[in-house]
Formats: sequence, C-alpha cells, structure tokens
Amino acid sequence: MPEGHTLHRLAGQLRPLVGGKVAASSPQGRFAEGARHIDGRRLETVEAIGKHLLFDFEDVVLHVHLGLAGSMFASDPAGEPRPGVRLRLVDEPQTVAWNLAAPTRCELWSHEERAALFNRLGPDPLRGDDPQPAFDRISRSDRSIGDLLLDQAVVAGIGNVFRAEVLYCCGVHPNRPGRSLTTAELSCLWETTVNLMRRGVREGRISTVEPSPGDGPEPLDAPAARYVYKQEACRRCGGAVTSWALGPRVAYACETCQPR
DNA sequence: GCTGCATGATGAA
DNA sequence: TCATCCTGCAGCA
Repeated sequence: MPEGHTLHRLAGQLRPLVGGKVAASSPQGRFAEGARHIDGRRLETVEAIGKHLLFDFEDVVLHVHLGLAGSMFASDPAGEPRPGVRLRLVDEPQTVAWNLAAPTRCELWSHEERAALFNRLGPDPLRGDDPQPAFDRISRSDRSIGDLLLDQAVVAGIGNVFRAEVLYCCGVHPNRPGRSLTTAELSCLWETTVNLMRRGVREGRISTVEPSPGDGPEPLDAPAARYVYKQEACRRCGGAVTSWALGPRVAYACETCQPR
C-alpha cells in the first residue's frame, strides 16, 4: 500500500523502459482508449512526485495515482495478464510486462495539467526539494501538524504511516498547532522524513525502527517494525500508544514521548 | 461466504 | 462531515 516511497521506487524500476517504444493494452478494458493512444509510442521519461507517477510520451502524459488499493507489479510478458489489470505496459524487446491494478487515477494528461500538479504540490522529501515553503506554511497555520503533514499541498508524499512515525521520532504531538513548532522541530521533521522515506524506497516497505547496533540487518521477511503506527505500547517508555481520529484518518502517539 | 477496514483522495452536502 | 471509488485481506459466522 502506497505512500510516496512506493511511487519513487516504482519510477526507478520503470526507468529501463525509458527511451524505447512501449506496447500498451488494457486487459480490464476500462482504459482501452487511453492504452490505444500510447500504444507503440516512445517513453521519454518516468518520474514520481509525491504519490503521483508520471509517464511522458512525447505529446501526452500518463498520470497514475494508486490510491489506497492500487498496485503496479512486473510479470512475464508471455504470461496471461490478470483480468483486473487496468493498464499493461510491455517494453519493445518484450523482456518485462508492468501491470497496473486498482488505481484511483489512470488517465492521459496534457503538459499543462502536469505543470498544474507540480504547482499544486508541496516540496517532496524524495526529490531533494527545498523544504522552506513547507516550513513557512506550517509556521503560519493554526491547523494541527498532523493535519498539515497529510496535506499534499504542504508536503508531497507523506501518508498516514510516515506521519505517525516521523512525529514520534521528533517528539512532536500530532495535535500541536503548526505555528507552535520551533525551527529545530521543523528541521527534525523534514530530515527524519527524508531519511525514513529513502529507507522505504530501498526496502520497498515502511520500516522505521532503528536497528540496535550489533543486531545486523533486519531480515526483510520480518514484520516491518514501527514505533507507534498501530502499536499498543511505546518502545521507548513502555506507556500506552493512544489513537484517535484526526480529521478523516487515525492518528497515533505516545502522550509521554510526544507531549502536547 | 460475508463485512468492513486500509499506507488515498475527491466531490457533494 | 459524509459517501464514494478501487481491491485485498483479516476477522467473523
């Protein structure tokens, strides 16, 4: 399930297709017309911004958003596609098929629409963006920092897991108003987000707990370790992790380690 | 087998 | 604030 790291990882995995022609089809049928339009075209670039994936095909841009349930996975191009696959992309030498399933968005865009997306989104921790615009917005806001971090116009790519974990790592309570955060806290939030999301790109999942020295690398088949997201007890102080509805999503915090 | 929730986001009310 | 969309899966009967 995707936060920003998933899309940036996918963009990296799809990069070998860039420069070549791509065969596009829609086994499920719901993107048949769009697939026909890009079928046989040369892929110029693939990139991720926030939770969005953008494929540049000369005159047209393919915009993909996975939403909550979407996924994109590679398979053998000789194999039969799963019937639910909205879009299937195969490279010209037919070495790999990429399958898009259950996206909330899969559509063709103009370059203007793509530019509008870039204007709308806040800085992306995985693109090396300058965080200052996000800091400015947070510092001027009465909204809670938990609410602000999920607003893609403030920071692009953070989802509910990273929100909970990053706030915990910096000792910031999700309910604190944006304007109450110190410069040091803002810097901590940004740096922690960059580090944790980069780790997410490397590992293909959201593991946030720092492995203890001498433990060696955590096995990738172990359950992802989290500090507070869906946890019962705080790993640091042993106190209860509380959870509550913060707007439309559930927030998690240790009230001791993240004072209000 | 069924229900409802989930690492997301939008549009209506 | 609510309903809605997309799917997989945990939890339940």
